[in-house]
Amino acid sequence: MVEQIKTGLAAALQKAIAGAVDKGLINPVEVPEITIEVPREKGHGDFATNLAMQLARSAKMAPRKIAEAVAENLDLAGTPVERVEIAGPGFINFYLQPGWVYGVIPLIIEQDRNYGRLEIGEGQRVQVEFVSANPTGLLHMGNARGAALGDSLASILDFAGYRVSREYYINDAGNQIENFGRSLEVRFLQQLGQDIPMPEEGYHGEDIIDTVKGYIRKYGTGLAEADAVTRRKTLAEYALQEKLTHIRNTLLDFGVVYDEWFSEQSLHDSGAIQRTLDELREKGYIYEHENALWFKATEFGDEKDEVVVRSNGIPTYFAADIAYHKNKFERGFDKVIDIWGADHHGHVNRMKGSMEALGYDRDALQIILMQLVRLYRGGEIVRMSKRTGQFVTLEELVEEVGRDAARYFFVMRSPDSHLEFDLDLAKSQTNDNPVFYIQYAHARICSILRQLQEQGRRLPNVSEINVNVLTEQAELDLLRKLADFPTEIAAAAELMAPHRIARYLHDLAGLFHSFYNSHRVITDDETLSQARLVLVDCVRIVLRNALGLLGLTAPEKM
RNA sequence: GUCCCAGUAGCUCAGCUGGAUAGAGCAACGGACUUCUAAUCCGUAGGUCAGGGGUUCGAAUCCCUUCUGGGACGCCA
Repeated sequence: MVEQIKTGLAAALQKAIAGAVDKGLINPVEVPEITIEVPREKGHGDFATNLAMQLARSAKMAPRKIAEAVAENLDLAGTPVERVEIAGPGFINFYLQPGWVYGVIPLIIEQDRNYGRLEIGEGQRVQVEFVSANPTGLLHMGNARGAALGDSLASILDFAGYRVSREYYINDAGNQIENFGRSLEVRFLQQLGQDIPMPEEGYHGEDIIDTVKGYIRKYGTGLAEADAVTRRKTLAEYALQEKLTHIRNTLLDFGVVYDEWFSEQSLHDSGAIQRTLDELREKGYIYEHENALWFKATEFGDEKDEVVVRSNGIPTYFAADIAYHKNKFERGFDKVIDIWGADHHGHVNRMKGSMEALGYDRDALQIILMQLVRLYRGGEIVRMSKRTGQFVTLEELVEEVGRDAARYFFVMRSPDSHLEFDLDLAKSQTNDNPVFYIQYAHARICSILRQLQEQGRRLPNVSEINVNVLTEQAELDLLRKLADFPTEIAAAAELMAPHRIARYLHDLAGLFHSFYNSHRVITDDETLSQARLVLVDCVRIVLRNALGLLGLTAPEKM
């Protein structure tokens, strides 16, 4: 609805400019894209445009003069505009008929779960790859933030009209798997009483001791007789399966479901890596130096070139990653989004450069970098997990604060900011806790609707109510916020910024609580009650839709 | 040394593809429950947008520079 009004105003302005130019009121100019914004100050109208200031330079006229000429030629028939004012340096402010926001009520009731759904994605295919943690261990806070962020972003993009696929890249090849195998072998032999030290670079986590014990329970100790290569390979494959299953379940408990689990090893097995390297070589972006093969990343704006095949003949992680991302585009995705920890930022330019080298649009690959997460408890920073001695795991976090709180806290901040995660706050059931604050708003509305049922009454149909009785400021503010929801979805999708939805939810909940405290919904005034019942039902719908996008529940009782 | 991110109220953070008087939550202080859930609300106070320079009608936002914090710079991933 808001977007429609904006489009209408922009079109009217466009015509007005042309009209003013024809009449000689304005010097002919190139008209820039007309942006209609919502003024921060209510006193500046419902919508405004800075058009006149933008035109001032090319028209060589004072902005206010331009604004006046444009305003005089505005034909606003068919728009809800009541009056137009020129203010400040040359803003054109639009004041709408009071009650224009009532139109959002039937819209929300009718569209219900689809209110806020957009088509700006135009059905383009987008892939969001996130978490992709090494399957050699447990999920830590960085992975957790990535999970919440990636899943929410995927949901938002889907809601905005993209066809979205969630993917997990399994790093099941290369050095780390060799290393993993060696570590498992050591633990295995230790179980048999052999006194072998764990290699310096090995996996020291205690979880793999359990893994090895589990293996022995199932398959016995026959591997002790096997050759080292077989032993390591067998243990690594066994452990990988176990770890992956575990990761999958942990993420499932966190509300994350993937469309695809993509194996790095499959790129080696299928020859995709070799083919990709051949293609780069044919295009002249590969050269040999000190027995290794290098990719000319510097030709694509990076600081230095990068090794793709080591002097021992084994391709690097980067080589696999190029083949992987090429594979993504070959699968037909129009846009590919990766979510990485900020410690990988050095990898961004060469990754995008490699796609450019292969003939893809480097900007079709978008990489979101997340800064670190720091856990706090009792004002003290928490570094270690009590159980594993490693970093606190996602499972432990969910166990402690619950899934909803965890997910909200991870997406409430911009990925760019270091996240201070206050465990005490996330657990607290008070107004300090934004998750409860928001969910409580939803529960309160459900409570009102329950109350209604207990009285043997029902929620009125939209066609039965008179929306014009909703004249309180708190009501109009709520309606305006509800009308803004689709715009907010568009912004969150375009800017890839789920934290905007978190913020929107908090704002909407705040407006509702404020309304709730000053006005009763169910009163003796039947007409007013009916209108307010439908209003709060609209709030319920939007809260529930937005909560859903962040993977949070919308409780009916608290 | 080079590069990336951040620096906004006491604290945690929005706002950053330039717009009008810089916002929110928490903490502080003062109020509101015989009510559809007080897990709530209302009010007060709180600012050199790290410092300096520039670009222009207009800068928290863009450019340059200095400082502070975090991170990356491997034939690891």
